[in-house]
Amino acid sequence: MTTKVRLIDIANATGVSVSAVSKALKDSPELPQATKERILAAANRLGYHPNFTARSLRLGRSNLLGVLIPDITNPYYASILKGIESTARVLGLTTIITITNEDPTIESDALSAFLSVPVDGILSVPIHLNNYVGIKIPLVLLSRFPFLSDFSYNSDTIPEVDFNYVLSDDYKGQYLATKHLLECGIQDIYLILSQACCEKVSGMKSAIRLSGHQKALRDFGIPFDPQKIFYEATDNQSSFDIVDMLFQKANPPFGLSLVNDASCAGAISALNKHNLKIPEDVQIIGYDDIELSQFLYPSLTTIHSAKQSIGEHGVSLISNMISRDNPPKSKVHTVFDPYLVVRQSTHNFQD
Amino acid sequence: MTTKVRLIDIANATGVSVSAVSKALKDSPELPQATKERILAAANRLGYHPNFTARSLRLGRSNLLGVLIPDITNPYYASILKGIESTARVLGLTTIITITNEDPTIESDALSAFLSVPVDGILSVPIHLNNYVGIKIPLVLLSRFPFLSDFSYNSDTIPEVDFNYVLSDDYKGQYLATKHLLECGIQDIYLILSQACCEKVSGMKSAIRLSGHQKALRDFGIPFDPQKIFYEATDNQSSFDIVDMLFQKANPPFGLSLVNDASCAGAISALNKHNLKIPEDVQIIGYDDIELSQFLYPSLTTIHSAKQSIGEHGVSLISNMISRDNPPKSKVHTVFDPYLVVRQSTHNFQD
DNA sequence: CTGTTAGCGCTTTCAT
DNA sequence: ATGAAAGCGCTAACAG
Repeated sequence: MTTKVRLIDIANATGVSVSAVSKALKDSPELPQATKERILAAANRLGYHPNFTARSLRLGRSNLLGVLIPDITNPYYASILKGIESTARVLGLTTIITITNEDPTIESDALSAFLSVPVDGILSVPIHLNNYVGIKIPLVLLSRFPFLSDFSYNSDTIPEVDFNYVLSDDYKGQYLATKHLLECGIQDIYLILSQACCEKVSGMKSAIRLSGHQKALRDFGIPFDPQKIFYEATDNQSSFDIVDMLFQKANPPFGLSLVNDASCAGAISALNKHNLKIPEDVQIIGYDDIELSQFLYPSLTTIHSAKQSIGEHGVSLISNMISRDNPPKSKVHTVFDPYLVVRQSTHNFQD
Repeated sequence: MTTKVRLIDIANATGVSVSAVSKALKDSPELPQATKERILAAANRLGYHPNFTARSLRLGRSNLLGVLIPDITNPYYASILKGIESTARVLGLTTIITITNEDPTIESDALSAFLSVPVDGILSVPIHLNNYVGIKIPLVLLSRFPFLSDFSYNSDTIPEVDFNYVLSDDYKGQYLATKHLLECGIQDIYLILSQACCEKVSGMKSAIRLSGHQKALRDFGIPFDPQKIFYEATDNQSSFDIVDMLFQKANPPFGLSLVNDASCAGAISALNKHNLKIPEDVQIIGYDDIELSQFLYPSLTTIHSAKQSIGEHGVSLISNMISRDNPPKSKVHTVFDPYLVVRQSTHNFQD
């Protein structure tokens, strides 16, 4: 009773063969109902748990999904993970999650471990695209890819390889953000982006955001000033520090566009420290639209970006790739459209 | 090249046997150095990845850790998970994570799946303790258990079974919170707890918090009024709603003690809506001390509770249990002490 | 209908 | 020093 129960134990207890037990457990029509019930009862009585490891080895399919997420404490990624998890569970897939902490070495090691399990597919918010070149099993990248809706991106850090990806259009999103500030009458706009180096996908993402920003400025005939772009860590302390410092060089009214909502509380806190009023003195817009944003004070204007849907869609996609024997020739690219959500942190005083 | 590389493939390519390859890969002293190098080189060249599934089946050990977390979007649990993940990686353990969403059915299914893999151990922030009775593999409960430092808890919903657990002392934490408000001169204190029913461990946790609250009131000779206790969902919208409603029955100054920091922004937002000043009209104290709390406006007084350490310690503990052949007879109980962090949302105006 | 058996990839004992 | 072979628990093809 203390040791593991196997098919053979049930077989012995019932006086049938292992294959009969195997068939009974999957309710095969080959067995008469009575026998099946007798076997099931014994299995239950003995406390049988099927051994997935053995089954995987035999079937060459593990139902395991490798998941790579950079940072779980950021609600944006937490939501993506939530979408992955819930959809995977419904589809009968189990997730093996590694938090990469934006470290390409951890990413590389984890990918290697995934191939060793082996998992049936990999879902990843990538760091270095090069780590993914040559991976032969179903793979879907989430949230990050050098994709621009309206723009051609040239860089030799992007491998000449195509990937499946699910993401939202950051170029468009940042365009909407900057455009909104401009429409509110703000021309002096500071943009705080992620500090990741350009070899990382998150660095490319910053480049994409920057492009959207510049496009909006161009559309409004406002000159671009590189001095007004900052590349920072994306936590509250960092955005507090940068805004605290910015206070010395920027004159109200000005605008602040932040890389994500998760770091906006820090910026707001710094503005409060200097008694700058929002939105009268400083207009601020976030990015992502996390749950917190509407409860900040003032509530935060932001760009709504798909989160949970990215995870859900990614799992569906990879699940299809796993089930179908002949993988589709061309890669699948899914792009969600972001949209503007106006709250109290911005205002058009010209109205 | 497109198909999986196995030991036999390396053996064929090198002209040795599979056992030689196996030994070479683990750098066994049985083989001469030259042979080992030749084999390793071939393995590398062919792009070999060891198959953990086969190894697990053979060794009866998977290096897999089953992890159950109720809600990843709450920074408190995200931090615990981060601690688990980072420590597990260092110890060479892989984590299989299921998000239970506070649903005992998901919890039960996931536990069953863990036993089926089989994982080497289970780490869980539990929902129904009964789901864990009879589990024979190493198990450590995190963050939740009917534990009270200074109090004997009687309930028939707690199984007569002992578990390993790592948590922080909620009784003491809530005692500190309520005591702090009382010391700030506030006697009219509203306590917002989790709405989980008492069969769930989170419900018991509410009972524990309540006990700590009552103890503090007793110590200060303040009568306990059950009308001032609310059991709510622990998101910002819920705490917004409850505080919005509370406005009609409470007269400033009063105090607000919330179940966690993650839901405090909602409460603060509701107070702002009614133009109640913090801390002049309402003093508010959170729980957990998440990163956000110091950046809220006003910055949030709270109870600092172990988070990442709980995860880290839990993994160390279970890792020891897994490695050592003879499991310790008695269960291990680790309790972290919470402490008060005073910020701007509370103030002693009597000073 | 029922049972026997090969074999998934790996480790390890035991011959040679 | 080297390799053959058993077997982890399961599934499926096949024989009876």
